[in-house]
Amino acid sequence: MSSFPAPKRRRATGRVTLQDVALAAEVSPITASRALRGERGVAVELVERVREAVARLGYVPDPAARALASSRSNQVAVLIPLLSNALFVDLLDEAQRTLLAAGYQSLIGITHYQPEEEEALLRSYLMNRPAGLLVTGFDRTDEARALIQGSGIPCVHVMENRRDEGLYSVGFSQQSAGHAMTAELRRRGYSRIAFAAAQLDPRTLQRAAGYRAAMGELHDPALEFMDAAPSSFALGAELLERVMREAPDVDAVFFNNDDLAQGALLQALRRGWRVPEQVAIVGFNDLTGGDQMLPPLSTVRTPRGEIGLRAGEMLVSLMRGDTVPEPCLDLGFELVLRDSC
Amino acid sequence: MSSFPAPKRRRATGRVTLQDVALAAEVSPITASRALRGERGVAVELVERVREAVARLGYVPDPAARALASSRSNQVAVLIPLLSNALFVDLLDEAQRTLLAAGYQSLIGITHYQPEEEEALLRSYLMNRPAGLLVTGFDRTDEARALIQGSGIPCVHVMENRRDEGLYSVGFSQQSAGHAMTAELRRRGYSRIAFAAAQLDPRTLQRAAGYRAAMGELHDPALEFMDAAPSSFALGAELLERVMREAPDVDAVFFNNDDLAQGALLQALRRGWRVPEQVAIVGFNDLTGGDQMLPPLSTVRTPRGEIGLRAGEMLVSLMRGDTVPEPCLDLGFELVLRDSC
DNA sequence: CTGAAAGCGCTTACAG
DNA sequence: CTGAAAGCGCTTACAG
Repeated sequence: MSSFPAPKRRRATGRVTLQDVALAAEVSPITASRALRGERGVAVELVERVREAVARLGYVPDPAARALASSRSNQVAVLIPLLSNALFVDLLDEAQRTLLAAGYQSLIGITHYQPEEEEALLRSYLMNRPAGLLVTGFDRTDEARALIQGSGIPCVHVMENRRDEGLYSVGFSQQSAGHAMTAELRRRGYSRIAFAAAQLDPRTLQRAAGYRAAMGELHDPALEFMDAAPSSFALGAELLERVMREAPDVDAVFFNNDDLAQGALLQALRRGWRVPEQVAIVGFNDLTGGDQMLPPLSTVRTPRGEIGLRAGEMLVSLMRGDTVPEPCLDLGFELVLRDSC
Repeated sequence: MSSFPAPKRRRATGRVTLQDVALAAEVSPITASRALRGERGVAVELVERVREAVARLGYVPDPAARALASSRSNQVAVLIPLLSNALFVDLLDEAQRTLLAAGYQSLIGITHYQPEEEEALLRSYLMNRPAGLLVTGFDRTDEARALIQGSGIPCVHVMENRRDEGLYSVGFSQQSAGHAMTAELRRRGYSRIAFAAAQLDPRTLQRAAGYRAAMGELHDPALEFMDAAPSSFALGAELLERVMREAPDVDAVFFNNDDLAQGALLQALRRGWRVPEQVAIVGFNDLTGGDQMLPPLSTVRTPRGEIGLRAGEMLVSLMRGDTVPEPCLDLGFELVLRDSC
């Protein structure tokens, strides 16, 4: 009956291959391939026969063979600084969920905020010819930039926005967020407002710039407390201690991340410093637990989950070759004013 | 103008291939392949020539071709429940670092504590013919177990131990840990000790079993407060509230995770309940921040970082075909007694 | 210790 | 709309 020749020889691996499926469905392997990938232009009846054969034989496509033949894998490299900041966990969770639903696997790389590590990861992951790239921010080595550019692989930047030709990003203005919270403090009558930050990554510095702009004529460089160590409760406590010692007339402290602010709140409790009467304390990101503090922490809610989701969607569009209506997506932020200011 | 000899045939892709390297090094492709993979039995001089050619041409091996030809990739599937529990972040960080150093990439899958999700991820990742598997605990669907078994791929289980034939694990006894902390509380004179837990995953239940055993004749089922919701500061506060309302004579509460305990500590502060005089509070895992609480939290330190590291090493041995001296590695735990009990 | 041949399982590019 | 041919870039298995 069949017009297709029997397979030359049984595969050594015993694996069910596309050829087996084609044989069973009585179509050519290439038709089976097309039907499988949902390429349109295949007769519905044939698609149906292929589907049935796949199910009957328990066929599972081989990503390696696919990647080799098409020179493109179903994997997406996702590069983020850290997992110990809940911010990136939320981002990653949503991004991975979205990509998975579209049939892509994520290759997660943790850069530890080191441009060299990011470049090394990029080099390693690019070997896999990923279908797409998701990277954090715009600050990286020239080599890394060239690697991305030269790969021709769709790339979406998260957390920040940049309106440059050919660049895709989903984020919000870190500077505006820093500005907005500072302005709110000023509106509430605080004038000696310190800025306390850890990590000192690019986005932290952008928030600092927003703080400075909002402080305007009130800006006092002595009120900036920057520490390159990673943020934590303990560092927040220490930073508040430093602020109170070195600038006792401070009436508010804007912490660059919620864990810092939460740690500071605990330190204030320990020291008997009344918040916000004696010193107001605000944070950034609205991480879990802030509402449980004494007093509940005022902070800036950042849309990291949605950033992950929308960035995932944007990347999927790009990988499919669709055009993206808005390549520079600003998702905004929101002031969450509880009782600590 | 180029002074480089033209290859026999130009690849359509323009990619530098192993064949180009072989040509440049004046060896056969298979010798180049062997030299590259460090297979011994290749003349040192040839290895040197290949090395040089690789460097000069900027050759990068293609993982897809490698995977297809050898039916094994350089990727390891790592399946963990959550990233929002710092526990797993620490574990993952170390595991990934160790695997990367040995040349393996991680395919991270988040199961959200759902056996069905784990099974689906396993199915998806197994398509890639990973070189190894790292999974959390031993509780999974029969199908997932069969999938692992049938794949013939080396698999290391983390967080728990099981001394079964052919099973590899790196962890500690959750039950002993639950027992030890409870026993310590009893030693300190507490007798109405509540056990408050969230998530209710297998390891939580093992800790509960340890608690029960240590309570012995003092065990009162009414003192177990179990909530299947994920753990958080807020839930910890709520659980303490429930304990104090439903069992006002309780003198200590053993929380199943530190975020729960930290949240409870904040709630006690809010309510004016003195810790540990009125009620002692202890946690589990020694997550960051516990030492910053008021009072500093007593807890059980679990070696999750080292678990990740050692599990990674064990898996690398297995993937290389080496035998593993101790297939069931118990890394223990440590009581950290601060001031909350 | 080294190599020629064959093949891994799929898709691209070209026909019809 | 469907297919025959060729090839993706590497390694396995077999010789010598």
